[in-house]
Amino acid sequence: MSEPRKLEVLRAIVEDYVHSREPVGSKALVERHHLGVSSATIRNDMAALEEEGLITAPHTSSGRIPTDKGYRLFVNQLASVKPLSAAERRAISVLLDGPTDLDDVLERTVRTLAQLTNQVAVVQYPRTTAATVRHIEFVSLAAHQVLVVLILASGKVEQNVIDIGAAVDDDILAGLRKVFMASLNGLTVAQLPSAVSKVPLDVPLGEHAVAARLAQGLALLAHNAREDRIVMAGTANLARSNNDFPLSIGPVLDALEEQVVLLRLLEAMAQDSLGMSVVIGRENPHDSLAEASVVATSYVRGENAKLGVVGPTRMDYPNTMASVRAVAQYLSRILAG
Amino acid sequence: MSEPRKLEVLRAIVEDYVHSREPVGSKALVERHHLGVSSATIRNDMAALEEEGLITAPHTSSGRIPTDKGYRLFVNQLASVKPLSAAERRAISVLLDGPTDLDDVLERTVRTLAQLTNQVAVVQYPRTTAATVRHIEFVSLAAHQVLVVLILASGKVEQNVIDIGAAVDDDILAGLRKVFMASLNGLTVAQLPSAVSKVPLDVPLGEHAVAARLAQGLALLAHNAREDRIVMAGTANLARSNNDFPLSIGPVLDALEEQVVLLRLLEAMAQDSLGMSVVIGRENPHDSLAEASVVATSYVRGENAKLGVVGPTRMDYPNTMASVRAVAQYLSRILAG
DNA sequence: CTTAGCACTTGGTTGGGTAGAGTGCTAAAA
DNA sequence: TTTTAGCACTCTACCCAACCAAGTGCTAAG
Repeated sequence: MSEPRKLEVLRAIVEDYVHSREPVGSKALVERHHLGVSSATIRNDMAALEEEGLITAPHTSSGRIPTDKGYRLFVNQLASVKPLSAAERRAISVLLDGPTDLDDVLERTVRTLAQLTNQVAVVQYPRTTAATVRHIEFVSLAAHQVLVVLILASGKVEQNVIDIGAAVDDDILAGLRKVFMASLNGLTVAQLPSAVSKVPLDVPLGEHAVAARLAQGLALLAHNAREDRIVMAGTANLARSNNDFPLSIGPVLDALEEQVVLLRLLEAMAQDSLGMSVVIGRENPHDSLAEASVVATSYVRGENAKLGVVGPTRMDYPNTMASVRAVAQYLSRILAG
Repeated sequence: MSEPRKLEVLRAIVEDYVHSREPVGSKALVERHHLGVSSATIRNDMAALEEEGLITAPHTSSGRIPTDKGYRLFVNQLASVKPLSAAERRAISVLLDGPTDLDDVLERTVRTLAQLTNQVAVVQYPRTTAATVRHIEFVSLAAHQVLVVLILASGKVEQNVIDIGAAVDDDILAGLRKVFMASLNGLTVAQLPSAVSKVPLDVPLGEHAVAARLAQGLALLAHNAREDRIVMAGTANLARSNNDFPLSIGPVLDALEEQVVLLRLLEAMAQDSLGMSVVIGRENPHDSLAEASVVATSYVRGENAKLGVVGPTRMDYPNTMASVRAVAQYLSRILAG
């Protein structure tokens, strides 16, 4: 029994099953793929593959389907990265048009990725822990209400309306702004909370209370800025791809709404040599994603932000990986400006 | 044949069907509801109701289910608004805690509403067309890149990174900011685009090009600010509620992702005397929502922002309406500050 | 190591028969 | 005129048996 052919059989099984969604048998295999041997030989190979836990039979004497382990071996060793079609490249490149506002770009990115892969796409916002303070603004709105704005060097803007105890003059706010800026300009978001708490000591006694409230507001903004966020699109694809199979789409939607789960997962995903991460089925720590796979990669050189798709374990890994990688590359290019 | 009893029968059918999800027959009806008549009489009433198009039979000789028209009559005349349970009130009131940042509040609101109703919840952002310009900021980031920030009196902040042709000194930007503010302060977002285009004429010739780019950026922000947005939660509920019935959840998810559809719909919904809007099944202009109902109301006194839920036509209207109304009231109270 | 052949397993499909729920109608009762 | 009891009729859902097609594992021969 030849080892290379056995792997070839595994590849054929994965490809056929992904394509047909039905267990694939030895006979169909020799017909569709020109392996130079008979179905009996394939059967022997399949028995061996099953022995190794790479494929399994839903019921005695039915075709085989890949196991998580089988998919794993497939993506690790057997999948060749397919180049994208012209149409796909074109679809991605419409991303390049339009404004470069971060929200906007990520929104369009996630939609494109969802459309391209016919799966649920997720894009994590670039992390801002290391971003430095570029600008602070206090704007009085209604009585007692002040809008606190924090602008980072990365271009990210965080804001919040806070209630200061008393009416405050615009000039005083402007003065306080200068004091805050003098202390905080250039600090990272991570450093901000501790630094900001010392500022109120530097202001005149009469403005002390207001300054304390403002400091509190800024600390909150810093906290928000560090919080990771994701955008998502294509949940309808999930329903579509599973409407023939009565697969459990509910749990997956649940997990997707619990963004924390996804964020942790993306965080924990180890990248292979090409920078791609793939988590298959029960490799995933979270039960609700036991029948789902995640394909992700990071998208800004050096920084830790990720993007990817979530789909059924039975997905077209080569194409999906190619799409994810291509979109990540385009996005990196755009954000690099 | 008594008219009041006929309506009572309709109410009973709606209630039972919503509860059991199965066509309801005359016999079951007299057993569960103490109407003082026999099943034969009910059959006559049902025949009349069917004649009027209020109920229909999925197949000859099966129980009846309400039609869209039947639900309509039910919500218009038969549904009494149920008070919320203590647990529900408690769930809502956790909303009152925490920061009052608009994004944050709306996020928590939509989650609460989804959980409360077990349906897909949507919340429209407050509209900002009438909001006035309170503050403008230009912040240089990398070379050639300037972050343009527009702050409205409502507390809303819009920002975008633009690429100006050349490197620009911070002092020049500060000067330009003053010029822009002098012209634009207090204008509404609607007025901004035309006003902003005149500003570059007021600046020194050397700064003309930069000012023009900045003006362009501000105009874009004004456009974005006027754009309506919605947040959504609970799509998993959709899958759950329909997992036994092989109902078409795909189209609904589609429509939900096409936020424009929903926005237009919310826009167009007429409110009844209590301020509630209900659109049932095919009353909805959009085909993909033909099997869905939308229950909505507006949530800030006077302003046109809405919130509501989307669910199957077979939903518990009284409870849903009560939840939507209660959440809207709480939200209004919070935002009123 | 590969192959042909064969016995065996099993899920899916088809067709008939049945039970149950429900209807519409008619004729009598109120 | 309205309500009721009774009855014939019509479906759907369910079960069961038979059968078919696909596929396997095994054995023995090439």
